[in-house]
Amino acid sequence: MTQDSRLSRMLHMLIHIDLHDGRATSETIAQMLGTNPVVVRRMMAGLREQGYVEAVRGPHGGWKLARDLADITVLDVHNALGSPSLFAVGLAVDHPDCPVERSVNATLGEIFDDAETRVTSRYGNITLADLIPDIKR
Amino acid sequence: MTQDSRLSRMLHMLIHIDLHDGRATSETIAQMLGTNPVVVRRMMAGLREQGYVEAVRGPHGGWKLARDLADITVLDVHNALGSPSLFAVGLAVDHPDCPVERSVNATLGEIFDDAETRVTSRYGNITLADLIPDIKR
DNA sequence: GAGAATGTAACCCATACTGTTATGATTTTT
DNA sequence: AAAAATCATAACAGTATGGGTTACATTCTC
Repeated sequence: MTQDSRLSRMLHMLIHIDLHDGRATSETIAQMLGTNPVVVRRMMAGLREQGYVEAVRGPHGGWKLARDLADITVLDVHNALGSPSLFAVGLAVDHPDCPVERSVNATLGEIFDDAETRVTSRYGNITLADLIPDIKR
Repeated sequence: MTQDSRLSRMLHMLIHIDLHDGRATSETIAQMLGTNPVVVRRMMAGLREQGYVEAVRGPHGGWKLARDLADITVLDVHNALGSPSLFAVGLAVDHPDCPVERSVNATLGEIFDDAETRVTSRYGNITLADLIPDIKR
């Protein structure tokens, strides 16, 4: 599949909203990302539901950060996107009773679980404020 | 997309060939995996080109291991499959000159690279002999 | 030469992110 | 009250990739 770039884009977006006085419309953000406002709204839906941002309708509306960037971690954003799978690779489950398949999958599964744990653990230790480029800080 | 299960399936396959006196036809292997012989041949092509297995055509032909399982690592198989990307997630490159995008991607990229290095490093330390279930060893 | 096997191309299918259009709902402004 | 701005959401097409299937060519043994 095409790789899922939502996390990268969402972080990019949220920091731009912050640098943009904490408010921006889907249209404005879409131009910053080179995409369509509907794509922005679709990605933002989860963050709105989790209370990280607020949507204001009508003229002079748009998106507003509901928390300081220092209080949102990369993991929060990952989870708000629905905790999508990190991996393009997975385990075959053709014959769950086959001892060979079980042995292979136990070993690979442990490697994948370890990598996933490590990545999400690092996500949890990085706030969005950490990602603001030094130039603008 | 559906996750790529070729690595898991290939390891499963190769061990079965070994346990099957070191030889098996695509048809036999396909039945073990619950798939089609063409899928088996397609996955095996890379391993054949790299010299890990040999294909024997004609009656009483099939696939033959060209090395001992102890001399093939999981990394070898991964590479023979074309070193497919481990990750379903990637970095957005909408505006390569945007400092925010660059900062976000530098941080995420480092996390992904670290995870990838760790996974492939573990792949390199596991031979296919290590994956044979104890029962049949 | 018959038959068994691999080699490979060509297609279709399923999935998931992405992009776009269309329509509706809500809110501010006048 | 009407108009305009903005979000909400459904619906659909595009794209890419792994997987499954069919078809046909090739090679090898008997």
